[in-house]
Amino acid sequence: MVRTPKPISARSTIAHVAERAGVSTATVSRVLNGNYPVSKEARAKVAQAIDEIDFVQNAQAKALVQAKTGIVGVVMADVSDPFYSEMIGSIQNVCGANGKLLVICSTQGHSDVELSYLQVLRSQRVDAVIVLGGGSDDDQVQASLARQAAALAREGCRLVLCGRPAPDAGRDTLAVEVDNVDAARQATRHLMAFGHREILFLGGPRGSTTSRDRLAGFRFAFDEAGWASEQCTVDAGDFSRQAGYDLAKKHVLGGTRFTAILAASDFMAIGAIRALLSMGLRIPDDLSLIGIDDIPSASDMVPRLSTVRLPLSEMGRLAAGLALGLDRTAPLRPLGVSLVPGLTVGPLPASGEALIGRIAG
Amino acid sequence: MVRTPKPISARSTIAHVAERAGVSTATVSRVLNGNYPVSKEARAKVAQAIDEIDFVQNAQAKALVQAKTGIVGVVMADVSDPFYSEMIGSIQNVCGANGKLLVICSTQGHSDVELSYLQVLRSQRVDAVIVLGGGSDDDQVQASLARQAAALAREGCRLVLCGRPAPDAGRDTLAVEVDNVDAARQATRHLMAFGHREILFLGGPRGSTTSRDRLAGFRFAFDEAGWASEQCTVDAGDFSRQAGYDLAKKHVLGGTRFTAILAASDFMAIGAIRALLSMGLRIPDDLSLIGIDDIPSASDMVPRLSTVRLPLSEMGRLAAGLALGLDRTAPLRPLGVSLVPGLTVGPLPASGEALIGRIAG
DNA sequence: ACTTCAACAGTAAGCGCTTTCTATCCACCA
DNA sequence: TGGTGGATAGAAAGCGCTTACTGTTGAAGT
Repeated sequence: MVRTPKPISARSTIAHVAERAGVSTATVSRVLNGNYPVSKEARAKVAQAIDEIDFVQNAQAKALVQAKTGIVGVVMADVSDPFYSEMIGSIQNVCGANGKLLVICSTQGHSDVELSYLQVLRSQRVDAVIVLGGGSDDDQVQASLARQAAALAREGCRLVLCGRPAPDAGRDTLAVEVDNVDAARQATRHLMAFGHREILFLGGPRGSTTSRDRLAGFRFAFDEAGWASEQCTVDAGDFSRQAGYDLAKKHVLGGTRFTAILAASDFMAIGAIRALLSMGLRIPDDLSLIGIDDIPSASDMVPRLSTVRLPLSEMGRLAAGLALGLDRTAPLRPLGVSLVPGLTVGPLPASGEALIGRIAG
Repeated sequence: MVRTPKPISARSTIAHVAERAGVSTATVSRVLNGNYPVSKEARAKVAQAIDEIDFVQNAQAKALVQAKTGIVGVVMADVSDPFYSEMIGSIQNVCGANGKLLVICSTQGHSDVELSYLQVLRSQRVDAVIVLGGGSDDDQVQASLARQAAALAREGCRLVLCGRPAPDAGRDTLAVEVDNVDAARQATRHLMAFGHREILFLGGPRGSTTSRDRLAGFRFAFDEAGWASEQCTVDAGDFSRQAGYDLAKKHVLGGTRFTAILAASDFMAIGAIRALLSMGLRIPDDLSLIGIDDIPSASDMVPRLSTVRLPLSEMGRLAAGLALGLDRTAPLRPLGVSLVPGLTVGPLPASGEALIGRIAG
């Protein structure tokens, strides 16, 4: 068999630069990195050679010997969801300003995919990994996660959790937490302040820490008020518009008793609004509604969506700061949230029958 | 000086695996890649060793010898803008399904940053680069871009433009174009169909191809109608909510004559709506308004925002397909757009004085 | 019994870059 | 003038992995 002659690489290397500049590769490397004295003349010759052959360093080779890549990995459910993209936006800002590259991994909420992406990022030798959003509640998944976290730590890669509680065991992991319990609690209290007591809770996917905490906050508010939350209907979706739409429709048509809805995400609230309006219901005259997150769309809504604001950008910024080692210590306590009143919550309708009446009409 | 003893690497290598399994590194590599026959026993021993020491391949080293990384770079203005995140979402889906990693780079619309990211991605030896959204109109920038494109092509990296016209010269570049001219034209015609002739055009940033094309479409619609577009006021912002808000306020208060607004992006339209409502104007009774893009928020608006739909997800999907080499040829012509009527466009107000009257009131 | 060949396994040569070690070369000091 | 040391350069050893090449075997073919 005729051996194919080794093709001349289309990419130039420091060896090419060195030859052209009449110096050694070591010198080229030194010019490139500026971490060792090089004479003015050599520097100039190298610079010219680089320019002439349009040389660009091979980041892989460099990473191989330096054992760091300048890449940060971000794992989340869905890039196109504003809940995440807000955080990613601020992470990108921090990373960009520090010359780090961002690789993003969407899991669509599957924790097995999350785990496998962690492994991929490990293989990429990223300098840090940021995991965004709630995680699985499942013990087995948590254990696998802890194992990956330990491996990451052992290999010198920082792991930062953002919007998810830090695992109890092991300080391998930094976390930027947000008070999901209080978010739902505040939302519930806001509804209660308007007299609502029969509240339909549209929760997030079962088995997620975020869903769990928000439901807990809802129940907590009832406990505080000395009322039983059991009289309220609780259902679960997946944080999406569609889920909000479907669930709202289902419960209105199904005759569930409620005067207000607490949606576990603004997206669900927005979906619910559309469903309610399509059935001829008025907000907040017939039904009150509040969401959680305060994504940008919430303030675009007319009337403005009542919701509870999570500091998404700040969470991203803090997480990135920890990931890059700019900040050393994670916030001691979960980040606070704040009620954003809006105009979708109002007093109880004059007559309890108003709701049914309108739908029938 | 005492020499620090070489630290035992925290990371295991195939050499460790090989030793533990009692085989050569070549065999380990073969088991890992499955591209060469290996006996069942060897395979089993290697698998066990990998498991025992929790070995994960070094992607950098692999990339160095194989000269490909399995990474796709995406360059765009802003990840958190739904116009982009919609596309990124579908790109991520395609890439994820094909085992590619995505590196994202936000330029904030600065073409010099765009250029420098292209260089960074070149150094990362990404397999492909996708550039999202409009580009600079400037000849010099275009030339630099063409140079980078040529370099990328020479180095075996595919460049795909998405939402931006392909450069005339050189077939180094694949492009998924979208008909921005027609988008603005359709929007304008829709307004005209309701009797509007004095239209305020709120454009995107000057010097961007998208802005240019959308303005061209606006003027084209007037030409088609045999009317002079010169009587209309044209202003420029940056596609953001804030710009829409500010410009709308400015022109209403400034007494600009118009009965409808064509916003060059849905975000600007949404910002304008807020401004108009805050001034007590009713939409579409007092003023009609239409956007372009049909981002998800557009359909959340109540009343639903009239707009022109760009197939964002499809654009992303096509671009990713081209980038990964799944598809060979780019679409011959720009992707079509379609009017989404909505409820923010209505007939001319009964009296031309209505507008002024209400503001004064 | 003697090739012939497929199936495996190991050796070792890099991939492109950084970095230690080892020179050189001078300017400068005693 | 011999000695010192700072400023520069270059040679070469890897970083961890893939992949020709070069063997070994043992079964099948003649």
